[in-house]
Amino acid sequence: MRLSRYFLPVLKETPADAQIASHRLMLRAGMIRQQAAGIYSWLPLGYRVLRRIEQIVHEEQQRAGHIPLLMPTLQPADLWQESGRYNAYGPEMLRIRDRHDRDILYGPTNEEMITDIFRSHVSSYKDLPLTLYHIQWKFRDEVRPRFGVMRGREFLMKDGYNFDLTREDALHAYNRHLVSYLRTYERMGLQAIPMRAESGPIGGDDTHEFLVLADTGESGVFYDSEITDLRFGDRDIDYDSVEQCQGVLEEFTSRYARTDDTHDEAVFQEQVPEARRREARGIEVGQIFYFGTKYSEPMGATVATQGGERVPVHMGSHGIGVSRLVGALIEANHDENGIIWPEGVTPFHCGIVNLKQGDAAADGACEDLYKALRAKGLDPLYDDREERAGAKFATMDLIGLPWRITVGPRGLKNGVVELTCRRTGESEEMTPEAAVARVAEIYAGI
RNA sequence: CGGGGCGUAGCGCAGCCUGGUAGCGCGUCGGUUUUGGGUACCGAAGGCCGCAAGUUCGAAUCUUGCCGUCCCGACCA
Repeated sequence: MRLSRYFLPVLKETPADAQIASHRLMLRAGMIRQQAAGIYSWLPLGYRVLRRIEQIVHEEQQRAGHIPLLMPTLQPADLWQESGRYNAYGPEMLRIRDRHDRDILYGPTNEEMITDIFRSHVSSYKDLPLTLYHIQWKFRDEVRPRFGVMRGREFLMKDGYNFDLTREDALHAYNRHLVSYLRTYERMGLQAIPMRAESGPIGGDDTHEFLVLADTGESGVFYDSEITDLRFGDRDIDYDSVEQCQGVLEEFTSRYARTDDTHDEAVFQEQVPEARRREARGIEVGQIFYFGTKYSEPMGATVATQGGERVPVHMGSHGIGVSRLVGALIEANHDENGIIWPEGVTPFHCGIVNLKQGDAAADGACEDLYKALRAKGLDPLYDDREERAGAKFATMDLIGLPWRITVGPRGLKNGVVELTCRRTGESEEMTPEAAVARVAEIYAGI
């Protein structure tokens, strides 16, 4: 993309309403525009990041064998009356009345609807196990939205639902989700720690939240410092293997790690040596639940067993806060100059800064770089504006592309351009061809 | 939902107390200049001063109500 033809409304000054780094930077980098309290438009740059995160979630869900579908944002109230949650949910649920005076609602979650879909099409144990998911906008009418997209009212979320014949099968689904979530977050360049959590209004017997450590997190967390050394890495997991999934779960959840909701100081002190006890704050970016027959029983989601008996299915639900992750990623990856995107989610793979627009050598070298990078399947952002070098650098730093190729007449005289890493600030001079090769190599494994 | 702010140009703000021609900086547009970390100068455009009612000869300014929005707390992914 050529910046002169793109839409990137960056702000020099910080909007007064933004309090935390991610919100401030998303506004300044022209990623979002607030339309109402907790409701945002996603401008092109922000939309690119959102879509990349969404894409990673899709890929990892399907790798784990889960099946995508798409349910509507608006739901009829009667499904919720059936489950008993229409009255239980409270004012957080946005309730609307249509022209025929029918009660509908903007879905805060989809357990009822997915259960309805399941019960009308599945009736045999032979169709199990089944895990369906979608990535869809939700609405929760928070009393006090804040922190930009981290706690908006409208938010994009992946929510998935597993249907299993037995409790054991459902617990495997739970474990499988935990494993796939670890892998999902790691691909985004995030460490998200599974922590034992309260079940909240979704309800359930077993639940873990995934938290990204950040000072601006909404939850207090307590954990064994050894847990931050764990890496999922690129291990090859058979998602159908009960043992393998169970093993990963044990590895990642055996050490003490809890949010303040479930924190038990006595247990913490007993299980964790003092030197390894950590107290910090975290941003919740996902949660997994096992809730058994909580919805299948009242809503009649049953299947016939081998013996012909009809039994309610065992279910769980699992969420990843896709839009919230954009904010969480920035909270975990920024400095005083702006955002620093991990390679896995960056809106553009690298930036090209032309220090002297209009200089034949510089313009030509930039065009060549631009084409060469694209030929490698990369997506560069070429700053071809008639701006001073300082302004271009400041913009690049702000929007946080992990790599920058700087091209100027001075370097070109020696046949070199400069490749700079946004995170470390280190830069190296090399030929344009070498820079293209290096950037391509960096992204080859991502 | 309790407590406290704030709504004036795209953004950041002053003016309000003490009523009388709506301002500044950034950005934008035109020009000159400059060109390796937000360059300098000249010029220009851009406002129902959140909305409504009231007081007044006269309201951005005072009063009342409403709306929006932000912060702290409670709540929440």
